[in-house]
Amino acid sequence: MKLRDLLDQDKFNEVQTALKRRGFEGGLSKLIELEKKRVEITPKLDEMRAEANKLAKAKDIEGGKKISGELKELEAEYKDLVFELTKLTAEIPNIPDSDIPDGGEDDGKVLETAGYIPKIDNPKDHTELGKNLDIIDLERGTKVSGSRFYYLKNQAVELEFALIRYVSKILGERGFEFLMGPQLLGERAMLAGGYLGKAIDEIYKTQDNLYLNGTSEPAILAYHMDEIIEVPKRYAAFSTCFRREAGSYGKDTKGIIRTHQFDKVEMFAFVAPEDSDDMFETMNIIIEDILKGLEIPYQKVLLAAGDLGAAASKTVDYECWLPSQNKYRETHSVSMTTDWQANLANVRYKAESGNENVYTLNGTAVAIGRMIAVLLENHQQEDGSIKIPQSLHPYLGFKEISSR
RNA sequence: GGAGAGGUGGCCGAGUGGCUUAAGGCGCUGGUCUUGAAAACCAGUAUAUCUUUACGGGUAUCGUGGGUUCGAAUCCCACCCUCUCCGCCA
Repeated sequence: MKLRDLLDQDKFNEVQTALKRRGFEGGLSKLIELEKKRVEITPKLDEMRAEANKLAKAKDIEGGKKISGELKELEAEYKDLVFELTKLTAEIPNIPDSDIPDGGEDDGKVLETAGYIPKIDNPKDHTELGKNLDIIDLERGTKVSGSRFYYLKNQAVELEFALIRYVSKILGERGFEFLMGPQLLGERAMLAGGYLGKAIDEIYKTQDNLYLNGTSEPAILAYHMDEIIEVPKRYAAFSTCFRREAGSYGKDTKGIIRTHQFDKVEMFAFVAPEDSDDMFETMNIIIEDILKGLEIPYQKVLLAAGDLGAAASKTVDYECWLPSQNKYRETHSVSMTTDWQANLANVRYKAESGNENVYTLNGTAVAIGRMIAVLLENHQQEDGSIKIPQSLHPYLGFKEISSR
C-alpha cells in the first residue's frame, strides 16, 4: 500500500476500519494530515530550489541571499515532516486479510486436524523424559544463565542435527536456497522486520546498538535491503533465536517450550504479489510434510486479526499435540506480510508498471526446542524410551533413545 | 584497540568552490556493416519524486548526518563503513 492512496477518503476509511479489527485505533489520521502537508509543500520547495539554483548560477549574490533564508526554513520544515512520517509509518501495522476471523488470541479458527493422537497411559512430560534419558539438562541451564535456559545433551543434540538435515532436504527439493547470516542485527533490519514496534520488549539489545535476532526473518529480509531483485526468491536460514519473553512470567516455566534461546530453521520468500497466495500455500504444504514425516498429530489454526504480528496480514499457526498437557501447542507459523516489510526494507522487483515492492512471506520449517519436546512426548514408550520416527533414521545412528 | 589510507553511477576511475548537465573507460541495449559472428563506427544506458494527454521539464541523491557559502562531490565538524600495518584472537 502506498501512503498517497490514503489521501483518498474512501480508501482511508477502508484501511482504518480494517486496522480497527486488529486493535489499532490511533495514528492514521495524524499520518494523513502530515502526508497532505508534505504533498502540498513538495512542489513549493522544488520551485524555490529551482529559483535559488538559477540565482546561484547567475552569481546574483543579493538575490541568492534573500532566497536562501526562506529556503532553509522550508527545507527544515520538510525534513521534520519526513522524519515524523517515517516514524508513524513504521508504527502502522499491516492491514489484516479480509478472510481472517475477528477477535484475539482465543478466536483463531481451526482449519484442519491431522494425525493420530497416541494412546499413552500417564504420559511423562519432556522435562522428565529428557532428564531420565540424560539428554536435556534444565537445572544446569538455570545455574549458568538463569531461568528459561537449558542444555541439550547426547542424543538430543544429535536429534537437533538430524532435524536440521531432515528439513533441509525437504526445503532443498522445493528450491529453497540456504542462508546463515548475522544474528546480531542493526536497527534498520529489525525495524523493517516489524520487531521494534509493539514487540520491542521481546528483543535483546547490546551495548553496541545491535539487536539479537528473535528469528532469522529480519536477517533474510535485510539481505536484499535497498535492492531491486529478481523474483521469486526462496531462502531457508538457520539461526539461534533470542527472546526476552517479557510478560510471559509463569507461562511454560517448565521445560523447553518457552526459552530465551533456541535454534530454528526459517523459510522466507520474496515474490511478486500475484504469486504470494501460491507461496503461502507452498509453505503450508512444506510444514505439513515435515510434521507428517515426523508422525506428529497437529492442528492448523488461522489466527484472528487481534493476534497478528505487526508485519502480518494473515498467519496460520501449526499446533502439535503435547501429551503431557493434553492439548495442542504452537510449533510452527506461516505469515503473509504482503509489501509491509518490503516497503520498510525497500526491496523491489521490476514489474511491468515499473519498480514495485515485492511481497514477502515467512514460515517456520522447524523450531528445535519445541520440536524436540513434541517428539519426545509423542514417541515415548511405556519403558520411558523414545522411538525415533522413520523419516529421521537416515540422519541418526540410532532408532530409539533409552537409558542404557 | 593503535597508526595510516580511502568511500564518486552496474563496475573501474577523473574530479581541491561556479566551464560538471559528474570527464574517460568497461559492461549492457539498439543500430550500421557482415552469410553469421568478431572488430569498427553511431546512438542509448541510475534511482526517487513532482509536473505534463504526450514530448518534455523541475527537484533531490557523489558513505550518512550536520555546518560554512549566493553557490559544495570539492571546505569544516561528527558518525558509519572498507582497506593496509601493528596488537589480540576461534
